[in-house]
Order: sequence, then structure tokens, then C-alpha cells
Amino acid sequence: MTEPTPAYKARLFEPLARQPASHRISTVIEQKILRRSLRPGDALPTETELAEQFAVNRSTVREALRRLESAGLVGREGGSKRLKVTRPGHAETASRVGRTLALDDVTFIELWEAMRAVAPRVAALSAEQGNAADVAQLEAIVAAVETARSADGAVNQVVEFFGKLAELSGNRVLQLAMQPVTRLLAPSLRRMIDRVPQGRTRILVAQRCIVEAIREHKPDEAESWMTRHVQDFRRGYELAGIALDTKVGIGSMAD
Amino acid sequence: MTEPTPAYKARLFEPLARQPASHRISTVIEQKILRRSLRPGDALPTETELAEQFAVNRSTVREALRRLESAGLVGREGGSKRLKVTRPGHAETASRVGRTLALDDVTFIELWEAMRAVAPRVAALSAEQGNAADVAQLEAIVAAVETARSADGAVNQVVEFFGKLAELSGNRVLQLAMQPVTRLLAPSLRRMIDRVPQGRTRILVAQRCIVEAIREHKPDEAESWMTRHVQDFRRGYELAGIALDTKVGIGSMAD
DNA sequence: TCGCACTATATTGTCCGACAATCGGACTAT
DNA sequence: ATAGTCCGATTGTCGGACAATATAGTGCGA
Repeated sequence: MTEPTPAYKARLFEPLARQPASHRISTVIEQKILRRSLRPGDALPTETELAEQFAVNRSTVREALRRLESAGLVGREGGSKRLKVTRPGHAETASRVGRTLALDDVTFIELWEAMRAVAPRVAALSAEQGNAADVAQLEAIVAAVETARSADGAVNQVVEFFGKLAELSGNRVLQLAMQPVTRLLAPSLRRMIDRVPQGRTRILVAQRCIVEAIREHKPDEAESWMTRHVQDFRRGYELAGIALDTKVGIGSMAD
Repeated sequence: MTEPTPAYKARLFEPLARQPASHRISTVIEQKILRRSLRPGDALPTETELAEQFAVNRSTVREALRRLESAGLVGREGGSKRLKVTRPGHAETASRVGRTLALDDVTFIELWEAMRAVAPRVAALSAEQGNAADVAQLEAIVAAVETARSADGAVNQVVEFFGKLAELSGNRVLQLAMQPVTRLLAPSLRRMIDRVPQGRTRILVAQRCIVEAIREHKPDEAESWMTRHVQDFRRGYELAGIALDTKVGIGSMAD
């Protein structure tokens, strides 16, 4: 599946890659950025200059730039005209991951498993790191979950809760891992809340316990509460009578 | 931090978004793909046709296409000329995530925490799912780790091991989460092996135990062995005298 | 009728030159 | 200092052009 080479025929030569100039150009610039020769904030040369330096037409340069732009490696700040080197924002990367997963028809249970793996550790780390201000922010979100009038609003706040938690953990890897998962899980959560009336209050209880554990810097408690919380989510989902292998849709991709 | 508006001055109007035509075009096509009007495998119209339909110049269409190409939403199969709709490959998405993290100067400890969260669950799931053929593949990789002559070779095989494990788990979310992490962790592992001679054999022992647990369908054992394995990795790292907050570099981005 | 070489056509990658819109400054008047 | 004006630089888009080559026919031989 991951091996494109047919096993029955050893290939002597790779198909020599004659990449279009535009592609090679974007690769060169990309490398410069990844190797920090070009640093975030630096302005790129103008299109005309680049065209001269690479000795190609400006149109060719532009195609390369569009590619880098889409990769999030360059972009504009404000209404500016010049392109600058930017570091790909987490939000954008996360949304790209979400897209990949959604197009892959991942199922609820796959997302849930990821949640089960990551969320408890995130909670534990947050309990180690969190300070009073952080806890206050979490409490604000929990309050918003409670008072949200629409189910959609509540769901969004729950997503926020996890996002903030990931932020508090101080771990950008876990943060980036969690973001697409929660976003894709949101529609499922929405349906679950609709069909299981007590679901929302159970969420609130769990959140309060987690926040409490974080406030008191008890990682183990935070972790175990989060574990229970995630388990609960699945149970609610089953209770709602939705199949675990339901494909999550694109509904949540609100770029 | 996330609020660019100065607090002291309420902004009355949003900056009105004048998107370039090429950008709007790529968005339109992207939406068609995400909403499954265009499905993977479908061929896009030719550039000339698109230019006619959108009533723009071909150059403009091309810029839009480069954007989509970079997003992994369209691409070519083989040496083909026509662009086809493709689902963004996991490999590509994973490498993009890796890039984002690397440019963010994530530290060893952050990656390790992610590993700690995900890997044990992956092992457990694999133990539930794995069949004899899968186990054989894992054993092959373990053997390769043992017989690898160069340290680099061994490290690559270890990465392979985790990759295969993630594949066996049948969970594409965890698979996608794990891939960038292991790849970014590879150089650290390399250095660790260099400095801690017994590291390699410890890895082998752990891998054997994990494979054994998978063969016998014992998720709990697989999980706890993996937990120990990951803990061990960290200990080896500390033993090697490398700071836990060492930034991982771009070294592993071998696109 | 099938398979294969060969040709014609379509399509892409790149180039050239052009132009309107507008952004960044410099310079000026209030 | 602020607002108004002017100008060069830069981007976004356009139209047309051409070589290279993938694709589709087309015809030929078995």
C-alpha cells in the first residue's frame, strides 16, 4: 500500500524527475527558509528581482510563490504588498490536518481513540504548569459552556476548553495534535448532546473536576478525571445510538 | 497575543477582503473537492477550459492550481499531464506538520511527551488488531534494527517500527499524529545511541516484548511495555547528557 | 480482429510584453 | 504634526506565443 514499486520487477532506475522550474524554485526558497537563511519576518525580494536572480520569467516565479504561500511559508502581513517569510501558523496546519483526515473518512472511534490517548496527558501537564490566570481562563470557558444558549454555542465552548487546555500544557506538539481532533469531533459532540439530554451536565461536572485538579496542581487527578471524561463521551455517543464507525464529515471545516 | 486590535481603540470596520482572482478560484475548487463534488481520481478540466469557465486568463488559473497542488488536493499520477483530484497523502501532511513543529523550535521533551501519550495506546490497539502477517512484518523490522550496521540504519528502522505499529493499529488519526513525532525524534535517538552504548540493546529488548505482546493479543502488556520503552528512551537521553529542552532541528526533513 | 508503430492533436511549462490598481514614500500646504 | 498630492515600484491580471510531450487516433501488418 505504501510501496509503489511493483514487487515483481526490480526497477533499475528511478524515473528521473525533471521538475518544472517553478517547482525547483519553490524548493530552493523553501530550503532557505527551513535552514533559517531566511527567517520569519524577512521580506522576500520582489518578483522581478527573483525572476532575474533565477533567470526565469516572472510568471514562473509567481507560481513558485503561490506554492510557498499555500504551504504557509510566506505570506503578507496586513494589506502589505511585499511577501514576507512567515512561520506556518498552527491554526492553518491544524486545519490542513483536519482536511486530510476528513477526506480520509476517518471514523468517530478513530478520533476518539486519539482523544483518549492525548487528552489525559494534556490535562496532567496542564496541572503541572497551570497558574492562577490560566485556571481563571478555563473557568471562564466552563462558565460559557454552562450558559451557552444554543447547543452549537456549547459545543464550540467545549472545543475551546480543550484548545485552552492544550495551550496550558505548554506542549506545542500535543496542542497541534489535539486541535484537529477536537474540531472534527465537534459535530459528533453536537449530535450527542442533542440526543442525550444529560450529556451536557455530565460534561460540566467533568470539566469542573478537571479544572479543580489543575488549580490544585494534582496531575494524577487531572489525568484520571480527563480519562473518565473521555470515556463518558464515548458512552454518551453509544447511548445516542450512533454507530462508532460513523464517518466524520467536512461539516466542521469552516476555513 | 491573538488579538491584533489595540484594546484602547475599538475598530469600527473590518478590513474589507479583496481577494485576488487566483485565490478565489482555488477556494472554489477546494470547496468542490471538500464537498465531494469533485472526488479523488476525477480529472480536473484542462487549464484552458478552467480559464474559460472562470473567465480569467490561463496564468491566473495556473496560480490557483499551484496553490491546490501545494495543498495536496490535486496532483498528477505517474508521468501524466492532466491534473487529478487526489486526497492529500498522509506522508505529505505528516511532513508538513513536521515542518511546522521544527520551525517552531519544539523541544525534545515536547516530542517525548507526545510519544508518551500516543505510543502506548497505539501498541495496545495493535495488540487488539494485529494478525500473524502483521507480527511477521514487525519482527522483520526488529531483526533489521538488530542487524543494521550503521547507527543511522538502526535509527531508521526504529522509525519504521513505530510507523508500522501505527499502521497496524488501524487508526489513521494516531498514525498521522505519530509520524511527524517519530521523524523529528529520529536525530535525537541517533545521538542517544551514539553516546549510550547499551541503548540499542535496550531498544531491542523492549521491541521484542512489545511484538510478543501483540502476537499474543495482550493489549495491556503491549501498552505497559511500550510505556516502559518510551520512559527508557527518555532515560537514555538524560544519560547521554543532552538537555531535555534541546530544540529539534530540520535535520530530519528529508523531503 | 488484434496488436503495434506512427502521426496529429491537445496540453502543459515557460516566455514576452503590457497595463490598471495600489502601495510606499517623498514632498508640500495647512 | 496632519492631511493632501504626486510619483515610482510592485503586484495582479491579461493576451499571445512557442517548444516539449502526453494522449488519442489512425493505419498497417499479423
